[in-house]
Amino acid sequence: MRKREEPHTRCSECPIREMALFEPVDQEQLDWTQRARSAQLVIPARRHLYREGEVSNEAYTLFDGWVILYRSLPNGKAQIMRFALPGDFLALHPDHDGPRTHSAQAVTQSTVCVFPRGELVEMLHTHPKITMRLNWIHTRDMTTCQEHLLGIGRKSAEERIAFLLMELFQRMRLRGKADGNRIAFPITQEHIADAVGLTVVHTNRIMRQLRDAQLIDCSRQSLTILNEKGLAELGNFRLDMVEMRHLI
Amino acid sequence: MRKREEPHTRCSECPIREMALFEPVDQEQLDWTQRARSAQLVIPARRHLYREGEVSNEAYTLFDGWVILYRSLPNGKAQIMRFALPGDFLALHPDHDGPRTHSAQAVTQSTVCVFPRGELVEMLHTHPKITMRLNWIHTRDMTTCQEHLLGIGRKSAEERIAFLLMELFQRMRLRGKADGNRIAFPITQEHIADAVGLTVVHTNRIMRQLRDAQLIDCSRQSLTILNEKGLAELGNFRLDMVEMRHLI
DNA sequence: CGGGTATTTGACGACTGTCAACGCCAGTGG
DNA sequence: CCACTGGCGTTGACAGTCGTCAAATACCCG
Repeated sequence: MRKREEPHTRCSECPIREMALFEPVDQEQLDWTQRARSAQLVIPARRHLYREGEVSNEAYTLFDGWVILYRSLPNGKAQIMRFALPGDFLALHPDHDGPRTHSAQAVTQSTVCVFPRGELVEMLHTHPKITMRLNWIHTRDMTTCQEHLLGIGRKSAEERIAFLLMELFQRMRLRGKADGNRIAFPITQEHIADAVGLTVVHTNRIMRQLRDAQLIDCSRQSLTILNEKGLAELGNFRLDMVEMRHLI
Repeated sequence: MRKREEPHTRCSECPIREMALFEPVDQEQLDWTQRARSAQLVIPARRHLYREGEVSNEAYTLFDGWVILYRSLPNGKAQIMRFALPGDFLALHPDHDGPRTHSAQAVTQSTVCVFPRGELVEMLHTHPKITMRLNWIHTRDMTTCQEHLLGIGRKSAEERIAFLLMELFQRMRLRGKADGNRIAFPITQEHIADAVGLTVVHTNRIMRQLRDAQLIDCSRQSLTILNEKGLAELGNFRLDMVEMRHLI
């Protein structure tokens, strides 16, 4: 899994964009956030942002692109923990200075904003609202991880994939990055397989089933949900809880 | 899964024991912690502490007993997210006032300390060290959950069960609750199956293999690790990382 | 001792993995 | 322009892990 890579580009003086992720927060916090930012990084596709075992004190906000967070076993098998989408935080562990417990690799070219960990700690002491926000994010991430666990442990291949596709679609939609029922879809079937705990071959067969059942259309780097209700039911995806779950 | 239950007993004036969980913290924080505690609860075996979907503002510290945290699917299948052991926190989400995302059920009779959520929030604002501690706990829980995910997604039945048994043994040992290479082991094979994402029948077969291979001896509510190194290797359990991972 | 729960086993089937090959497509270089 | 190449998607045949069904045995507690 995962092949060639190229070096990043660091550009400390990139224009600063809006931090949708810290919403809702007040202006004071937004200002703080922008001051704490030290640099933006542009990462080419396939490049690792960091790897399991490395020691680093940087946390990130993903501005643009898709990044996978994964862990791997000595035998080479890998499990994707999460697909990070624009607006997501990476390595947000203000008090953890041990080695990274997972790897982060860009799927597409990606732009991240770098936060020195020390400033995050500083923030916890001086900005209680951001502290609450961080806790909220941790709580949501934990819930999402547990939902993922439930899926891999107790759902069939079909259900897991249907759920994942719905999840990615809804998350993109909440970010305003859906074009009707279609989203850009830069990941490969191997990524999907690594996320749901199946092999590429079997993943391919299930994808075909979903296509044959007129639930999705997945080709040319884009995913179209042809039957949202059907796909949601198949994957046990609670459409009524989208807002609260993936609220940015 | 999960059968008969009995009501809890609330005893607000139980003697207060030491809060090992908040270590290392200074005395001021320990005092605060003890003041914030509102009551202790004794929960009979099989009783639920709370259920998925319920709304509540209580968080807990488990003093004694084993509690399972799980989620279930409409079809009745359940996935255990975590075995809570003495000293663990439950429902530690200071900023989350929505419905619970998982259920908590006592395996053995258990004693918990109850914290009103409002006091937790208060604490975040006034005790930065405890805030850091909470973040540390979240980080550790997240890492553990991801490790669990990796196991269920990418390990064989044998590896998953070996890993789980090692994990439970080491966690008990760190709590000083191991008698040499033996621990009290109140869970059933159904619990193990629900934790590793297998059926009871298949779990039983794997347990037999482990026994036949002289790796463990599991009977009469106790688990003995006969070959620690062998079991760890089989489950890809990093013996050298026990301390940092499950540090209380 | 009796009833309910937990553990075990066997037989069988299905879901998922493995191995291997082929097609498709885009980028590359002659 | 076209062959060439590597990455990805797709299929078929087959094996094996794991699930299902069913039943017997063992265990615990009143």
